[in-house]
Amino acid sequence: MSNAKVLPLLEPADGQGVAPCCPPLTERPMTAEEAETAARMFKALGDPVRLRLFSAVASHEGGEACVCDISDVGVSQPTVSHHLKKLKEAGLLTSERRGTWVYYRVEPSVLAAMGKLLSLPAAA
Amino acid sequence: MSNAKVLPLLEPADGQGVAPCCPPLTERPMTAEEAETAARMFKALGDPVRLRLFSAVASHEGGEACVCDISDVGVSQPTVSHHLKKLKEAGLLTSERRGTWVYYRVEPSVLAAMGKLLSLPAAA
DNA sequence: CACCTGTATTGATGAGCGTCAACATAGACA
DNA sequence: TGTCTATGTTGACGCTCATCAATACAGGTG
Repeated sequence: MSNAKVLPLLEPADGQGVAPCCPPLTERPMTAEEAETAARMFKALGDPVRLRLFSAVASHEGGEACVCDISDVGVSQPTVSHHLKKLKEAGLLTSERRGTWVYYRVEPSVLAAMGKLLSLPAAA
Repeated sequence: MSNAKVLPLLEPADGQGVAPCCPPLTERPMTAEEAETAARMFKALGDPVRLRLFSAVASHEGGEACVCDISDVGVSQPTVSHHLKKLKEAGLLTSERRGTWVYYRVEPSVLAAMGKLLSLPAAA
């Protein structure tokens, strides 16, 4: 799989950063394109199993975890693999193989962008 | 419809407030129950049309909007109604009929709870 | 090389979802 | 009462998704 189209919520910025795709939900009505982009990410977290996998990776020490560390979520191994792939395609996780094991880690800037999306207009 | 089971992400607190259902995603792995609860809300925002409707209400002046103000999202009227119902069931919106029109408003504490869910551990 | 463990892919199945046309309901007004 | 507008509900259709068993692939060890 190529590296393109993997971070829908973020757009690559110049050099070393990423910029959020969308303004806060409360700032103005989202356009169709913005909604399409942001919804992809909410959708990825809209499954209990995926949410648990994501939380397990995000809360694991070092911000990364081996599949074997987090696959105890009550579904079969292929299903775990399927969900991790979805999270990866949504731009929420990245993966890297190190020897026998595959490690997943969260994209911290994505978390920040999601937080901004839900931020309130100063004093609500 | 009764008033129960309408705010999955929040639990009614004593008297006048609500308390978030879950700790930040990054604090510790979510339990199955927590994930079930939080995923319901992410799922509700995981559709582009619903996200636009929600954003339209959230960004509308006074934090509320008549259906007629926000139903220009490219789908039929029954579909708009269907999505607003889903957002209501997810606890993200409340509705009130005033004469001919029905007004939807955001549950501000829910937005805050979602923001907390995605908050980073201080300095990430 | 063969064998074992960890992870990904394939293919199939059943459930759920988004959408619409048609119809129903609620309130305002004459 | 009847009629008009705004919104909700019903029923159906096609599509997507979550899940699993079976299989394939990758890397380590012997």
